[in-house]
Amino acid sequence: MAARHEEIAEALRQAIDRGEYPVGGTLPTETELSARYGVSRGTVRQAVAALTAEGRIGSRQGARRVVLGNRRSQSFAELRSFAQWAAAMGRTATGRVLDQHRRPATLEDAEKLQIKPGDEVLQVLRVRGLDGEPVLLERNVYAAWMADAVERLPADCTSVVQALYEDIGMIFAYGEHVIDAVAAGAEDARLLEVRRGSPLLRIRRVTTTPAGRPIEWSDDRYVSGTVSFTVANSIGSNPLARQAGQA
Amino acid sequence: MAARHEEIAEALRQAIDRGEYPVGGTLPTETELSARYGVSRGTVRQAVAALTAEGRIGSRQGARRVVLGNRRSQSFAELRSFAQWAAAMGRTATGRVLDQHRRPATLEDAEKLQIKPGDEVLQVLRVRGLDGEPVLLERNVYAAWMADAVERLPADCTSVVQALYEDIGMIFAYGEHVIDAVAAGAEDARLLEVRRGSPLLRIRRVTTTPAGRPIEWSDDRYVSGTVSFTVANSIGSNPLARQAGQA
DNA sequence: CGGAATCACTTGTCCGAACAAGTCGATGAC
DNA sequence: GTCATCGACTTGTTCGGACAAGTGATTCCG
Repeated sequence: MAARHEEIAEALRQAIDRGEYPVGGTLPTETELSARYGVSRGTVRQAVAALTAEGRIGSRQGARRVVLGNRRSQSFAELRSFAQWAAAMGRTATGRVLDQHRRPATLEDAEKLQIKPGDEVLQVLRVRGLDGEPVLLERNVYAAWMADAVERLPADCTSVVQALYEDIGMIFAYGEHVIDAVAAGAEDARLLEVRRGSPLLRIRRVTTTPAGRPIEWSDDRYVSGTVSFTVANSIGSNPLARQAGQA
Repeated sequence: MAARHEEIAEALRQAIDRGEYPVGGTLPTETELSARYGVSRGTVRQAVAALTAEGRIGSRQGARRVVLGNRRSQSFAELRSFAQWAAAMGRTATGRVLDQHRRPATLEDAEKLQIKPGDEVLQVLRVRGLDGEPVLLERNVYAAWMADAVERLPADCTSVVQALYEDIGMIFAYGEHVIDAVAAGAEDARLLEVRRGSPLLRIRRVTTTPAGRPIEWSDDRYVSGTVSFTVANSIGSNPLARQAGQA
Protein backbone atom coordinates (compact mmCIF):
# COMPACT_ATOMS: atom_id res chain seq x y z
CA MET A 1 0.00 0.00 0.00
CA ALA A 2 1.95 2.99 -1.23
CA ALA A 3 1.76 6.35 0.39
CA ARG A 4 -0.20 9.02 -1.46
CA HIS A 5 2.87 11.07 -2.14
CA GLU A 6 4.58 8.07 -3.74
CA GLU A 7 1.55 7.39 -5.93
CA ILE A 8 1.47 10.98 -7.08
CA ALA A 9 5.21 10.98 -7.77
CA GLU A 10 4.76 7.87 -9.90
CA ALA A 11 1.80 9.36 -11.75
CA LEU A 12 3.85 12.44 -12.55
CA ARG A 13 6.82 10.33 -13.73
CA GLN A 14 4.54 8.49 -16.12
CA ALA A 15 2.95 11.71 -17.33
CA ILE A 16 6.40 13.12 -18.07
CA ASP A 17 7.50 9.90 -19.79
CA ARG A 18 4.53 9.87 -22.15
CA GLY A 19 5.14 13.51 -23.07
CA GLU A 20 2.22 15.09 -21.28
CA TYR A 21 4.77 17.48 -19.77
CA PRO A 22 7.52 17.73 -22.36
CA VAL A 23 11.20 18.29 -21.57
CA GLY A 24 11.72 22.03 -21.29
CA GLY A 25 8.06 22.59 -20.41
CA THR A 26 6.47 23.25 -17.03
CA LEU A 27 4.50 21.22 -14.57
CA PRO A 28 1.16 22.30 -13.10
CA THR A 29 1.35 24.47 -10.01
CA GLU A 30 1.20 22.99 -6.55
CA THR A 31 -2.28 24.40 -6.14
CA GLU A 32 -3.48 22.67 -9.31
CA LEU A 33 -1.89 19.35 -8.41
CA SER A 34 -3.34 19.64 -4.92
CA ALA A 35 -6.84 20.04 -6.37
CA ARG A 36 -6.34 17.39 -9.05
CA TYR A 37 -5.18 14.69 -6.66
CA GLY A 38 -7.33 15.80 -3.73
CA VAL A 39 -4.42 16.16 -1.31
CA SER A 40 -2.82 18.92 0.67
CA ARG A 41 -0.11 21.11 -0.71
CA GLY A 42 2.39 19.45 1.62
CA THR A 43 1.71 16.06 0.08
CA VAL A 44 2.21 17.49 -3.41
CA ARG A 45 5.49 18.94 -2.25
CA GLN A 46 6.65 15.55 -1.04
CA ALA A 47 5.83 14.02 -4.41
CA VAL A 48 7.63 16.64 -6.47
CA ALA A 49 10.58 16.59 -4.07
CA ALA A 50 11.22 12.99 -5.12
CA LEU A 51 11.20 13.97 -8.81
CA THR A 52 13.52 16.88 -8.04
CA ALA A 53 15.94 14.63 -6.18
CA GLU A 54 16.16 12.24 -9.12
CA GLY A 55 16.95 15.07 -11.50
CA ARG A 56 13.75 14.75 -13.48
CA ILE A 57 12.44 18.24 -12.73
CA GLY A 58 13.94 21.55 -11.67
CA SER A 59 12.46 23.81 -9.04
CA ARG A 60 13.06 27.45 -8.16
CA GLN A 61 11.25 29.60 -5.67
CA GLY A 62 8.64 31.69 -7.46
CA ALA A 63 8.90 29.96 -10.81
CA ARG A 64 6.99 26.98 -12.12
CA ARG A 65 8.80 23.71 -12.02
CA VAL A 66 10.41 22.65 -15.31
CA VAL A 67 10.90 19.20 -16.79
CA LEU A 68 14.62 18.51 -17.18
CA GLY A 69 14.55 15.05 -18.68
CA ASN A 70 12.49 12.01 -19.25
CA ARG A 71 15.03 9.27 -18.73
CA ARG A 72 13.66 6.19 -17.15
CA SER A 73 14.81 6.00 -13.56
CA GLN A 74 15.78 2.74 -11.95
CA SER A 75 14.73 1.40 -8.65
CA PHE A 76 17.33 0.16 -6.21
CA ALA A 77 16.12 -3.36 -6.90
CA GLU A 78 16.51 -3.04 -10.63
CA LEU A 79 20.02 -1.66 -10.35
CA ARG A 80 20.88 -4.59 -8.10
CA SER A 81 19.58 -7.24 -10.47
CA PHE A 82 21.46 -7.53 -13.73
CA ALA A 83 18.91 -9.94 -15.14
CA GLN A 84 15.96 -7.77 -14.20
CA TRP A 85 17.65 -4.75 -15.74
CA ALA A 86 18.39 -6.63 -18.96
CA ALA A 87 14.85 -7.97 -19.17
CA ALA A 88 13.45 -4.46 -18.80
CA MET A 89 15.36 -3.59 -21.97
CA GLY A 90 14.27 -6.68 -23.81
CA ARG A 91 17.78 -8.08 -23.70
CA THR A 92 18.88 -11.56 -22.73
CA ALA A 93 21.02 -11.85 -19.63
CA THR A 94 23.07 -14.87 -18.59
CA GLY A 95 24.85 -15.44 -15.31
CA ARG A 96 27.12 -18.18 -14.02
CA VAL A 97 28.94 -18.83 -10.76
CA LEU A 98 32.53 -19.69 -11.60
CA ASP A 99 33.84 -20.12 -8.10
CA GLN A 100 32.54 -20.02 -4.56
CA HIS A 101 34.49 -20.69 -1.41
CA ARG A 102 34.97 -19.66 2.18
CA ARG A 103 38.22 -18.05 3.24
CA PRO A 104 39.67 -15.87 5.96
CA ALA A 105 38.91 -12.15 5.70
CA THR A 106 41.66 -9.88 4.40
CA LEU A 107 42.28 -6.48 5.91
CA GLU A 108 40.15 -5.00 3.14
CA ASP A 109 37.29 -7.42 3.82
CA ALA A 110 37.53 -6.66 7.52
CA GLU A 111 37.32 -2.93 7.00
CA LYS A 112 34.45 -3.07 4.55
CA LEU A 113 32.39 -5.67 6.42
CA GLN A 114 33.24 -4.42 9.93
CA ILE A 115 34.62 -7.77 10.99
CA LYS A 116 38.03 -8.93 12.18
CA PRO A 117 40.82 -9.92 9.78
CA GLY A 118 40.85 -13.71 9.59
CA ASP A 119 37.13 -14.08 10.28
CA GLU A 120 35.45 -16.32 7.74
CA VAL A 121 33.92 -14.80 4.62
CA LEU A 122 32.30 -16.30 1.52
CA GLN A 123 33.70 -15.28 -1.83
CA VAL A 124 31.69 -15.73 -5.02
CA LEU A 125 32.89 -15.09 -8.56
CA ARG A 126 30.25 -14.71 -11.29
CA VAL A 127 30.41 -13.82 -14.96
CA ARG A 128 27.38 -12.22 -16.57
CA GLY A 129 26.56 -11.86 -20.22
CA LEU A 130 24.28 -9.77 -22.34
CA ASP A 131 22.89 -11.27 -25.55
CA GLY A 132 25.53 -13.96 -25.44
CA GLU A 133 28.59 -11.74 -24.81
CA PRO A 134 30.37 -11.61 -21.46
CA VAL A 135 30.13 -8.05 -20.10
CA LEU A 136 30.48 -8.22 -16.32
CA LEU A 137 32.64 -9.98 -13.81
CA GLU A 138 31.28 -9.85 -10.26
CA ARG A 139 33.33 -10.63 -7.20
CA ASN A 140 31.22 -10.68 -4.05
CA VAL A 141 32.41 -11.14 -0.50
CA TYR A 142 29.68 -11.99 1.97
CA ALA A 143 29.93 -11.79 5.74
CA ALA A 144 29.88 -15.20 7.42
CA TRP A 145 26.42 -14.75 8.89
CA MET A 146 25.14 -14.56 5.33
CA ALA A 147 27.19 -17.43 3.95
CA ASP A 148 24.77 -20.30 4.55
CA ALA A 149 21.88 -18.57 2.81
CA VAL A 150 24.05 -17.57 -0.14
CA GLU A 151 25.36 -21.10 -0.55
CA ARG A 152 21.79 -22.34 -0.82
CA LEU A 153 21.19 -20.23 -3.90
CA PRO A 154 21.18 -21.97 -7.28
CA ALA A 155 24.21 -21.22 -9.39
CA ASP A 156 22.11 -19.48 -12.06
CA CYS A 157 20.11 -17.42 -9.61
CA THR A 158 18.52 -14.46 -11.38
CA SER A 159 18.36 -12.04 -8.51
CA VAL A 160 20.45 -12.76 -5.44
CA VAL A 161 18.82 -9.93 -3.56
CA GLN A 162 15.30 -11.11 -4.30
CA ALA A 163 16.12 -14.72 -3.48
CA LEU A 164 17.65 -13.81 -0.14
CA TYR A 165 14.62 -11.71 0.70
CA GLU A 166 12.31 -14.60 -0.02
CA ASP A 167 14.49 -17.16 1.74
CA ILE A 168 15.42 -15.35 4.95
CA GLY A 169 13.74 -11.96 4.76
CA MET A 170 17.05 -10.18 4.22
CA ILE A 171 16.63 -6.62 2.98
CA PHE A 172 19.57 -5.00 1.13
CA ALA A 173 18.88 -1.41 2.02
CA TYR A 174 21.86 0.89 1.52
CA GLY A 175 24.74 0.91 -0.94
CA GLU A 176 27.94 2.89 -1.18
CA HIS A 177 29.63 2.80 -4.60
CA VAL A 178 33.15 3.68 -5.70
CA ILE A 179 33.54 4.04 -9.47
CA ASP A 180 36.82 4.04 -11.36
CA ALA A 181 38.54 2.58 -14.41
CA VAL A 182 41.08 -0.25 -14.28
CA ALA A 183 43.01 -2.32 -16.77
CA ALA A 184 41.97 -5.95 -17.24
CA GLY A 185 44.38 -8.34 -15.56
CA ALA A 186 44.99 -11.86 -16.82
CA GLU A 187 41.99 -13.42 -15.10
CA ASP A 188 39.62 -10.59 -16.03
CA ALA A 189 40.80 -10.73 -19.63
CA ARG A 190 40.30 -14.45 -19.92
CA LEU A 191 36.86 -14.51 -18.35
CA LEU A 192 35.59 -11.45 -20.15
CA GLU A 193 37.23 -12.41 -23.46
CA VAL A 194 39.09 -9.15 -23.87
CA ARG A 195 42.75 -8.25 -24.24
CA ARG A 196 45.02 -7.90 -21.24
CA GLY A 197 45.10 -4.22 -20.29
CA SER A 198 41.71 -3.42 -21.82
CA PRO A 199 39.79 -0.72 -19.94
CA LEU A 200 37.15 -1.94 -17.51
CA LEU A 201 34.66 0.16 -15.62
CA ARG A 202 34.95 -0.93 -11.99
CA ILE A 203 32.16 -0.44 -9.43
CA ARG A 204 33.01 -1.41 -5.89
CA ARG A 205 30.14 -1.41 -3.49
CA VAL A 206 29.37 -2.10 0.17
CA THR A 207 25.77 -3.04 0.95
CA THR A 208 24.12 -2.91 4.37
CA THR A 209 20.88 -3.93 6.08
CA PRO A 210 18.24 -1.34 7.06
CA ALA A 211 19.95 -1.12 10.44
CA GLY A 212 23.28 -0.39 8.78
CA ARG A 213 24.96 -3.76 9.21
CA PRO A 214 27.25 -4.69 6.30
CA ILE A 215 26.06 -7.71 4.31
CA GLU A 216 28.55 -7.89 1.46
CA TRP A 217 31.05 -5.97 -0.55
CA SER A 218 31.59 -6.43 -4.25
CA ASP A 219 33.89 -5.55 -7.10
CA ASP A 220 32.09 -5.46 -10.46
CA ARG A 221 34.02 -5.01 -13.68
CA TYR A 222 32.28 -4.09 -16.91
CA VAL A 223 33.78 -4.41 -20.35
CA SER A 224 34.33 -0.98 -21.89
CA GLY A 225 31.60 -0.03 -24.31
CA THR A 226 28.96 -2.38 -22.92
CA VAL A 227 27.50 -0.53 -19.94
CA SER A 228 27.58 3.00 -18.56
CA PHE A 229 26.13 4.59 -15.46
CA THR A 230 24.20 7.82 -15.14
CA VAL A 231 23.88 10.18 -12.20
CA ALA A 232 22.04 13.48 -12.01
CA ASN A 233 23.08 16.23 -9.65
CA SER A 234 22.15 19.80 -8.88
CA ILE A 235 22.96 22.74 -6.66
CA GLY A 236 20.41 21.45 -4.21
CA SER A 237 21.51 17.87 -4.17
CA ASN A 238 24.79 16.32 -5.23
CA PRO A 239 24.98 12.54 -4.84
CA LEU A 240 28.29 12.32 -6.69
CA ALA A 241 31.63 12.93 -5.03
CA ARG A 242 35.14 12.88 -6.48
CA GLN A 243 37.93 11.22 -4.50
CA ALA A 244 41.64 11.19 -5.12
CA GLY A 245 43.16 7.80 -5.84
CA GLN A 246 41.24 4.58 -6.04
CA ALA A 247 39.55 5.04 -2.62
CA MET B 1 21.04 33.48 5.10
CA ALA B 2 20.50 29.73 5.26
CA ALA B 3 17.23 28.16 6.16
CA ARG B 4 16.98 26.64 9.62
CA HIS B 5 16.69 23.14 8.29
CA GLU B 6 19.89 23.61 6.29
CA GLU B 7 21.74 24.90 9.33
CA ILE B 8 20.58 21.93 11.39
CA ALA B 9 21.56 19.50 8.64
CA GLU B 10 25.03 21.05 8.56
CA ALA B 11 25.34 20.93 12.35
CA LEU B 12 24.44 17.25 12.29
CA ARG B 13 26.94 16.52 9.49
CA GLN B 14 29.68 18.11 11.55
CA ALA B 15 28.64 16.26 14.68
CA ILE B 16 28.80 12.98 12.75
CA ASP B 17 32.17 13.89 11.23
CA ARG B 18 33.76 14.61 14.59
CA GLY B 19 32.48 11.32 15.98
CA GLU B 20 29.79 12.62 18.29
CA TYR B 21 27.48 10.13 16.57
CA PRO B 22 29.75 7.28 15.53
CA VAL B 23 29.19 5.11 12.45
CA GLY B 24 26.86 2.30 13.47
CA GLY B 25 25.41 4.38 16.31
CA THR B 26 22.12 6.25 16.51
CA LEU B 27 21.09 9.85 16.26
CA PRO B 28 18.90 11.62 18.82
CA THR B 29 15.17 11.29 18.29
CA GLU B 30 13.20 13.88 16.40
CA THR B 31 11.68 15.07 19.65
CA GLU B 32 15.11 15.60 21.20
CA LEU B 33 16.46 17.42 18.16
CA SER B 34 13.33 19.53 18.05
CA ALA B 35 13.88 20.64 21.64
CA ARG B 36 17.64 21.07 21.22
CA TYR B 37 17.39 23.32 18.19
CA GLY B 38 14.14 25.01 19.20
CA VAL B 39 12.30 24.12 16.01
CA SER B 40 9.26 22.11 15.06
CA ARG B 41 9.43 18.41 14.33
CA GLY B 42 8.76 19.15 10.64
CA THR B 43 11.89 21.27 10.42
CA VAL B 44 13.96 18.50 12.03
CA ARG B 45 12.54 16.07 9.49
CA GLN B 46 13.65 18.29 6.64
CA ALA B 47 17.16 18.42 8.05
CA VAL B 48 17.52 14.68 8.51
CA ALA B 49 15.93 14.05 5.11
CA ALA B 50 18.91 15.77 3.52
CA LEU B 51 21.32 13.55 5.43
CA THR B 52 19.30 10.50 4.47
CA ALA B 53 19.35 11.48 0.81
CA GLU B 54 23.13 11.79 0.82
CA GLY B 55 23.52 8.34 2.34
CA ARG B 56 24.95 9.57 5.59
CA ILE B 57 22.19 8.18 7.81
CA GLY B 58 19.59 5.45 7.54
CA SER B 59 15.99 5.79 8.64
CA ARG B 60 13.24 3.26 9.30
CA GLN B 61 9.80 3.83 10.67
CA GLY B 62 9.74 3.10 14.40
CA ALA B 63 13.49 2.76 14.82
CA ARG B 64 16.05 5.42 15.65
CA ARG B 65 18.06 6.71 12.76
CA VAL B 66 21.51 5.14 12.35
CA VAL B 67 24.76 6.65 11.11
CA LEU B 68 25.88 4.86 7.96
CA GLY B 69 29.07 6.68 7.20
CA ASN B 70 31.06 9.78 7.82
CA ARG B 71 32.49 10.46 4.41
CA ARG B 72 32.83 14.09 3.59
CA SER B 73 30.16 15.11 1.12
CA GLN B 74 30.82 17.52 -1.67
CA SER B 75 28.79 20.45 -2.76
CA PHE B 76 27.83 20.82 -6.39
CA ALA B 77 30.27 23.72 -6.61
CA GLU B 78 33.17 21.71 -5.26
CA LEU B 79 32.54 18.84 -7.62
CA ARG B 80 32.50 21.32 -10.48
CA SER B 81 35.81 22.95 -9.55
CA PHE B 82 38.84 20.71 -9.86
CA ALA B 83 41.06 23.30 -8.21
CA GLN B 84 38.70 23.86 -5.30
CA TRP B 85 38.42 20.12 -4.78
CA ALA B 86 42.18 19.67 -4.82
CA ALA B 87 42.71 22.56 -2.43
CA ALA B 88 40.24 21.06 0.03
CA MET B 89 42.52 18.01 0.15
CA GLY B 90 45.69 20.05 0.49
CA ARG B 91 46.78 19.05 -2.98
CA THR B 92 48.14 21.28 -5.73
CA ALA B 93 46.05 21.55 -8.87
CA THR B 94 47.17 22.93 -12.22
CA GLY B 95 45.05 23.68 -15.26
CA ARG B 96 45.85 24.84 -18.77
CA VAL B 97 43.80 25.59 -21.87
CA LEU B 98 45.39 23.78 -24.78
CA ASP B 99 42.96 24.79 -27.46
CA GLN B 100 39.88 26.96 -27.82
CA HIS B 101 37.94 27.61 -30.98
CA ARG B 102 34.50 28.08 -32.46
CA ARG B 103 33.11 25.52 -34.84
CA PRO B 104 29.81 24.29 -36.22
CA ALA B 105 27.81 22.01 -33.95
CA THR B 106 27.89 18.30 -34.67
CA LEU B 107 24.79 16.15 -34.38
CA GLU B 108 25.92 15.19 -30.89
CA ASP B 109 26.43 18.82 -29.88
CA ALA B 110 23.02 19.69 -31.28
CA GLU B 111 21.27 16.98 -29.36
CA LYS B 112 23.00 17.71 -26.07
CA LEU B 113 22.73 21.50 -26.25
CA GLN B 114 19.27 21.59 -27.87
CA ILE B 115 20.50 23.59 -30.85
CA LYS B 116 20.62 22.94 -34.58
CA PRO B 117 23.45 21.03 -36.24
CA GLY B 118 25.79 23.59 -37.77
CA ASP B 119 25.01 26.29 -35.19
CA GLU B 120 28.14 27.79 -33.71
CA VAL B 121 29.63 26.33 -30.55
CA LEU B 122 32.79 27.02 -28.60
CA GLN B 123 35.08 24.08 -27.94
CA VAL B 124 37.69 24.23 -25.17
CA LEU B 125 40.33 21.61 -24.40
CA ARG B 126 42.00 21.72 -20.98
CA VAL B 127 44.48 19.48 -19.21
CA ARG B 128 44.51 19.42 -15.43
CA GLY B 129 47.17 18.11 -13.10
CA LEU B 130 47.41 17.08 -9.52
CA ASP B 131 50.71 17.61 -7.69
CA GLY B 132 52.47 18.01 -11.01
CA GLU B 133 51.04 14.96 -12.80
CA PRO B 134 48.46 15.23 -15.59
CA VAL B 135 45.30 13.44 -14.46
CA LEU B 136 42.39 14.93 -16.38
CA LEU B 137 41.60 15.95 -19.91
CA GLU B 138 38.49 18.13 -20.22
CA ARG B 139 36.70 18.78 -23.46
CA ASN B 140 33.95 21.34 -23.07
CA VAL B 141 31.48 22.45 -25.69
CA TYR B 142 29.64 25.65 -24.86
CA ALA B 143 26.51 26.94 -26.54
CA ALA B 144 27.09 30.06 -28.62
CA TRP B 145 25.23 32.36 -26.24
CA MET B 146 27.86 31.46 -23.65
CA ALA B 147 30.87 31.73 -25.93
CA ASP B 148 31.76 35.40 -25.41
CA ALA B 149 31.83 35.12 -21.65
CA VAL B 150 33.89 31.93 -21.74
CA GLU B 151 36.41 33.49 -24.11
CA ARG B 152 36.92 36.30 -21.63
CA LEU B 153 38.13 33.89 -18.97
CA PRO B 154 41.86 33.71 -18.29
CA ALA B 155 43.49 30.55 -19.56
CA ASP B 156 44.43 29.45 -16.03
CA CYS B 157 41.02 30.16 -14.56
CA THR B 158 40.56 28.27 -11.30
CA SER B 159 36.82 27.85 -11.38
CA VAL B 160 34.99 28.43 -14.63
CA VAL B 161 31.65 28.16 -12.91
CA GLN B 162 32.52 30.70 -10.25
CA ALA B 163 34.03 33.11 -12.75
CA LEU B 164 30.97 32.99 -15.01
CA TYR B 165 28.75 33.61 -12.04
CA GLU B 166 30.72 36.67 -11.07
CA ASP B 167 31.01 37.94 -14.63
CA ILE B 168 27.48 37.47 -15.95
CA GLY B 169 25.47 35.98 -13.11
CA MET B 170 25.30 32.60 -14.82
CA ILE B 171 24.21 29.81 -12.46
CA PHE B 172 25.11 26.22 -13.39
CA ALA B 173 22.25 24.46 -11.71
CA TYR B 174 21.68 20.91 -12.97
CA GLY B 175 24.02 18.23 -14.26
CA GLU B 176 23.45 14.89 -15.94
CA HIS B 177 26.46 12.56 -15.92
CA VAL B 178 27.24 9.45 -17.94
CA ILE B 179 30.14 7.41 -16.56
CA ASP B 180 32.05 4.72 -18.43
CA ALA B 181 35.54 3.49 -19.16
CA VAL B 182 37.37 4.05 -22.46
CA ALA B 183 40.81 3.35 -23.87
CA ALA B 184 43.14 6.31 -24.33
CA GLY B 185 43.42 7.32 -28.00
CA ALA B 186 46.54 8.92 -29.45
CA GLU B 187 45.69 12.46 -28.36
CA ASP B 188 44.56 11.45 -24.89
CA ALA B 189 47.70 9.35 -24.43
CA ARG B 190 50.02 12.16 -25.46
CA LEU B 191 48.37 14.83 -23.33
CA LEU B 192 47.92 12.66 -20.27
CA GLU B 193 51.36 11.02 -20.65
CA VAL B 194 50.02 7.48 -20.61
CA ARG B 195 50.22 4.58 -23.07
CA ARG B 196 47.85 4.28 -25.99
CA GLY B 197 44.98 2.02 -24.89
CA SER B 198 45.37 2.79 -21.18
CA PRO B 199 42.08 2.76 -19.28
CA LEU B 200 40.51 6.18 -18.66
CA LEU B 201 37.48 6.92 -16.55
CA ARG B 202 35.20 9.02 -18.72
CA ILE B 203 32.52 11.35 -17.33
CA ARG B 204 30.31 13.02 -19.90
CA ARG B 205 28.05 15.68 -18.57
CA VAL B 206 25.38 18.14 -19.72
CA THR B 207 24.86 21.19 -17.54
CA THR B 208 21.83 23.48 -17.56
CA THR B 209 20.65 26.77 -16.07
CA PRO B 210 18.07 26.87 -13.25
CA ALA B 211 15.39 27.15 -15.95
CA GLY B 212 16.70 24.01 -17.63
CA ARG B 213 18.51 25.59 -20.59
CA PRO B 214 21.66 23.72 -21.63
CA ILE B 215 24.87 25.71 -21.11
CA GLU B 216 27.57 23.20 -22.02
CA TRP B 217 28.38 19.58 -22.41
CA SER B 218 31.70 18.07 -21.51
CA ASP B 219 33.78 14.92 -21.82
CA ASP B 220 36.22 14.50 -18.95
CA ARG B 221 38.78 11.72 -18.98
CA TYR B 222 40.68 10.74 -15.85
CA VAL B 223 43.83 8.67 -15.79
CA SER B 224 43.17 5.30 -14.16
CA GLY B 225 44.26 5.20 -10.54
CA THR B 226 44.18 8.96 -9.99
CA VAL B 227 40.52 9.74 -9.25
CA SER B 228 37.41 7.77 -8.40
CA PHE B 229 33.80 8.80 -7.84
CA THR B 230 31.46 7.75 -5.06
CA VAL B 231 27.67 7.51 -5.04
CA ALA B 232 25.43 6.33 -2.25
CA ASN B 233 22.06 4.78 -2.92
CA SER B 234 19.27 3.13 -1.01
CA ILE B 235 15.88 1.52 -1.36
CA GLY B 236 14.34 4.92 -0.81
CA SER B 237 16.50 6.81 -3.22
CA ASN B 238 18.63 5.59 -6.10
CA PRO B 239 20.51 8.30 -7.98
CA LEU B 240 22.54 5.77 -9.99
CA ALA B 241 21.22 4.11 -13.14
CA ARG B 242 22.82 1.52 -15.41
CA GLN B 243 22.50 1.92 -19.17
CA ALA B 244 23.46 -0.46 -21.93
CA GLY B 245 26.16 0.74 -24.30
CA GLN B 246 27.94 4.05 -24.00
CA ALA B 247 24.76 6.13 -23.85
C1' DC C 1 14.51 -21.77 27.64
C1' DG C 2 11.76 -19.87 23.45
C1' DG C 3 7.88 -17.60 21.61
C1' DA C 4 4.03 -14.47 21.98
C1' DA C 5 1.96 -10.39 23.78
C1' DT C 6 2.26 -5.79 25.39
C1' DC C 7 3.64 -1.19 25.76
C1' DA C 8 6.35 2.89 25.30
C1' DC C 9 8.56 4.98 22.02
C1' DT C 10 9.97 6.39 17.26
C1' DT C 11 9.53 7.51 12.60
C1' DG C 12 6.21 8.09 8.41
C1' DT C 13 2.12 10.35 6.48
C1' DC C 14 -1.05 13.85 5.92
C1' DC C 15 -3.51 18.04 6.99
C1' DG C 16 -3.83 23.19 7.11
C1' DA C 17 -2.21 27.80 8.11
C1' DA C 18 0.79 31.74 7.76
C1' DC C 19 4.49 34.20 6.02
C1' DA C 20 8.86 34.88 3.09
C1' DA C 21 11.17 35.05 -1.16
C1' DG C 22 11.23 34.91 -5.69
C1' DT C 23 9.44 34.84 -10.92
C1' DC C 24 7.14 36.65 -14.79
C1' DG C 25 4.21 39.34 -17.54
C1' DA C 26 2.01 43.68 -18.19
C1' DT C 27 2.38 48.50 -18.13
C1' DG C 28 4.31 52.98 -18.34
C1' DA C 29 8.08 56.22 -19.01
C1' DC C 30 11.82 57.68 -21.71
C1' DG D 1 13.31 49.95 -28.61
C1' DT D 2 14.98 49.53 -23.35
C1' DC D 3 14.36 49.75 -18.52
C1' DA D 4 11.89 50.14 -14.19
C1' DT D 5 7.87 49.24 -11.53
C1' DC D 6 4.04 46.70 -9.96
C1' DG D 7 0.99 43.05 -9.02
C1' DA D 8 -0.47 38.37 -9.42
C1' DC D 9 1.22 34.27 -8.88
C1' DT D 10 4.45 30.48 -7.47
C1' DT D 11 7.54 27.98 -4.71
C1' DG D 12 10.22 27.74 -0.03
C1' DT D 13 10.00 27.69 5.03
C1' DT D 14 8.10 26.93 9.40
C1' DC D 15 4.69 25.82 12.66
C1' DG D 16 1.54 22.53 15.04
C1' DG D 17 -1.67 18.76 15.16
C1' DA D 18 -3.43 14.09 14.50
C1' DC D 19 -3.04 9.50 13.24
C1' DA D 20 -0.60 5.25 11.20
C1' DA D 21 2.97 2.00 11.15
C1' DG D 22 6.72 0.13 12.89
C1' DT D 23 10.75 -1.06 16.47
C1' DG D 24 12.68 -2.80 20.57
C1' DA D 25 12.56 -3.96 25.28
C1' DT D 26 10.06 -6.17 28.78
C1' DT D 27 6.96 -9.39 30.61
C1' DC D 28 4.30 -13.46 30.64
C1' DC D 29 3.31 -18.19 29.67
C1' DG D 30 4.06 -22.91 28.22
